[in-house]
Amino acid sequence: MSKPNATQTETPKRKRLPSPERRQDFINKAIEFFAEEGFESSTRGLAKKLGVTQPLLYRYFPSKDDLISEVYGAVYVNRWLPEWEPLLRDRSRPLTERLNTFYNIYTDVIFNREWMRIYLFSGLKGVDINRRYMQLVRQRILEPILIEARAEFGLPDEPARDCEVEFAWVMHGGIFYYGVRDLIYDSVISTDKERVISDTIVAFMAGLEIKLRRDPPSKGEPQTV
Amino acid sequence: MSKPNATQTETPKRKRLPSPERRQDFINKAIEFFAEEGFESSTRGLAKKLGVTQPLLYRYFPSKDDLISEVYGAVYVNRWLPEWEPLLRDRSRPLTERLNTFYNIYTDVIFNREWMRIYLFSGLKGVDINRRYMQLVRQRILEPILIEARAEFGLPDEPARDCEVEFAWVMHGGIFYYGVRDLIYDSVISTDKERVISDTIVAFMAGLEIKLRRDPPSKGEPQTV
DNA sequence: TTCCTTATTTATCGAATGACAAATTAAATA
DNA sequence: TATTTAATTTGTCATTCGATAAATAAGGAA
Repeated sequence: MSKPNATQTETPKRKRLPSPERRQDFINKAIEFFAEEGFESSTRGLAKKLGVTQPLLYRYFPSKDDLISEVYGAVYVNRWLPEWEPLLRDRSRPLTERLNTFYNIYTDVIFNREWMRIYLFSGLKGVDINRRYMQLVRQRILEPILIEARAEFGLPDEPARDCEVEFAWVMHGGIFYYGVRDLIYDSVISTDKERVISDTIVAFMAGLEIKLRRDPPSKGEPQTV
Repeated sequence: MSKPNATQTETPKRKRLPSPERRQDFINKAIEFFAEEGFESSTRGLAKKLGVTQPLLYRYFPSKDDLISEVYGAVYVNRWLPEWEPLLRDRSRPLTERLNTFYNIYTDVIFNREWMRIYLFSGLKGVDINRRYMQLVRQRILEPILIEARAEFGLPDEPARDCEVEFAWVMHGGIFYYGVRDLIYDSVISTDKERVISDTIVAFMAGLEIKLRRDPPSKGEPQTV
């Protein structure tokens, strides 16, 4: 498809592509490019990677920031899988088993250099899509886990309390940071991801049971911030 | 020529400072500046923050990169406190107590916006001072903790195994990520740092004891990578 | 073929960047 | 005071940046 004519005068200087596919190609390559070089890198560098000239980008995106927004959407929104939450809530399996399954498939998605670097870059920029992503993690992952834990431990059904959410965040963040060390810092020694996840969940469940039984939910009293 | 004299006498147009102090002032402000704006930000922006002109920076630092290197040193190297390791190794106190003390004073140092952002920015740039810092964490914090844990649990003294170091890294990273959420993402709900640390350490110690007793150290057999 | 649409390139603008040389001037020294 | 030293500014250069306008050409339609 790329090299059509084997005649002496080939090397078509311009290969025209219909709009939608080219646009998607631009976005995909932009993810790679900005993930590696950072969002401050030049549109000329991206165009070079794409094999087109820089002004062509402005045919498809009104500005650099608009292109970057598309990158965010493609990374954050499109890679969130809706089956994660029901998996965590499936009470036909022990919670520890569900947690292991979930964190293995979840990290299959986010443990790649592109995703991690885009996440860290955009976090430092302070774009609000990061904040929304973290709310998603809290509402669709961590709070369900805490609800399920209460059921698992035979405790009354109550909404998760703030300090329990923080406790779950530390577990989640520990796993996340394992990916950062592996993919950003190249400083991971044991690349047995399944083992690391399993050990982490053992400790989390043990610590959570201690915590939930030690701090009994206060009956009608509203939780303090 | 620009400033009309408000008072008849003063408003010295140029206040000259001796070299060493001014240099240190430049570095300190550069930490603030680059932490907030990123290392791609302009030396003119930094000069404006300093209240001097941009070429003056080149009187004190040969290039922008040299200035950035000084920033790294001032943040990473100078803020590492040598008393941390002996504190962790002080067997006159229970390990759990030592861990709580350590992580409270350690996070007193690194849980500030400057430190965190410089760390994340430089990590994404891939400068090797990050890798060296993580080796320091491993050798001076995590491996000592694992040695101490073996003693605490009455297990034979052995060097830490890779997957145990990873387990400690997950705990450490979970606490670190709590700081990231607090200071970078503004997404922390319970700002009771002491409580978060305490809960984390309870789970870590419980999980570690299970792990160490379940996977007995292989006698003479060398550990596999 | 000829025409027409539009994908793509060429050329360019104005602003911002890191860096350097030379001119200023504050403050120490004699 | 006069002289010297060096801290600081002014002026500038060569690149690079995001962005726009105009010119070019590929490919479908007539």
